[in-house]
Amino acid sequence: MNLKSQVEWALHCCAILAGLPEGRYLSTKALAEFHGLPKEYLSKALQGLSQAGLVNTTLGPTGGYRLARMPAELTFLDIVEAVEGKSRTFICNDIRANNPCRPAGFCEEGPCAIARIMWEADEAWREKLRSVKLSDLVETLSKDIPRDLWKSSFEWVLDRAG
Amino acid sequence: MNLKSQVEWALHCCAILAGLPEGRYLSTKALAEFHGLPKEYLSKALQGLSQAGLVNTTLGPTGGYRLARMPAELTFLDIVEAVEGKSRTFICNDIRANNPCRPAGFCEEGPCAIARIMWEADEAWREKLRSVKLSDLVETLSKDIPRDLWKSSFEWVLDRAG
DNA sequence: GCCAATAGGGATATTCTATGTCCTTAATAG
DNA sequence: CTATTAAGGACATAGAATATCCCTATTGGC
Repeated sequence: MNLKSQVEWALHCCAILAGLPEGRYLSTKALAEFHGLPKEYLSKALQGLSQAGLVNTTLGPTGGYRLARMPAELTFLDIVEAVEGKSRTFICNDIRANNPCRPAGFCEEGPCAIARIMWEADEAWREKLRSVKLSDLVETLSKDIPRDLWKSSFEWVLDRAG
Repeated sequence: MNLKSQVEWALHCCAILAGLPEGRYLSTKALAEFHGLPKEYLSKALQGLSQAGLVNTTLGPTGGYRLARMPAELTFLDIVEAVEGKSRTFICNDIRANNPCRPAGFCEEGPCAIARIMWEADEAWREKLRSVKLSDLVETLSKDIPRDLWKSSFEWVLDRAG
């Protein structure tokens, strides 16, 4: 059970977009080059962000992506769900219905107890991701990344932002 | 990103095994029939439980599986990890290393900030599963399941337990 | 108006995992 | 001795993840 690598890509891309000056856009090409990713496939992840309304896009040269909200208004969960989907990790196939002792036509009400517990764990996972904002990530990165690298990366991005 | 259906199977099987009288065993065949599952494939899940030390097995007619510990000493996490594995859902491919601004040979220390956050969410998921015991499940099921069905299921299992 | 670059998205190929089946081996109860 | 079991290896199938390619409409700069 692994998350798509696109989730990782989307998070890194959002971190970059968070540093973009207001009103400017960064293209898939630039994001792919910066992260060493296949441009066409990364594009699918970015389309996911776009369809979820997390980013705005514009066409043409100088076109690309920018965040649709402030980094403090974007959670990890928003980004993860935009790419990975909102479905739960535990799928209940209701195998209790196969119990040979079950009276014919009998139907238990409500979801299986096992599913309820597994779904609570899924919700704990989501709740954790919901509690972390993109702005928190940027703050952490600004401490983690050496000042020189941070600065040169910012300039690299600005050079390519339309 | 879905858990294997084997996880669901293993949890249901453990719930049944929890009701088995001390010293008796229940076969794959009986567990598969009770849940309407393919016997050979369910066997793989049960082998996972066995390898993790959660159940004991014995061979021959009257052979099968029984819990290796009391239901209060078995957590959902134990069972889930025995079947699904212990790996995290988020795989960090360290794409920050592709940053074109990076000095040659430069190597950031420690895991990426994004990975750390995603791993915290994974840990929240595990922590929730760790907090639920098999005995909790049995207690819930005993309330959920109509008394008649509970009783007849128990007898069905006892008939087949070696 | 024209050209180049862009996002969007459909079609297709490839690889990997999950799912499921089949068969052999060793152990065990009756 | 026989029937039944768990363990596990080999193999087949289905579906998802991971790409790649191509076409379309839009847009900015000339």
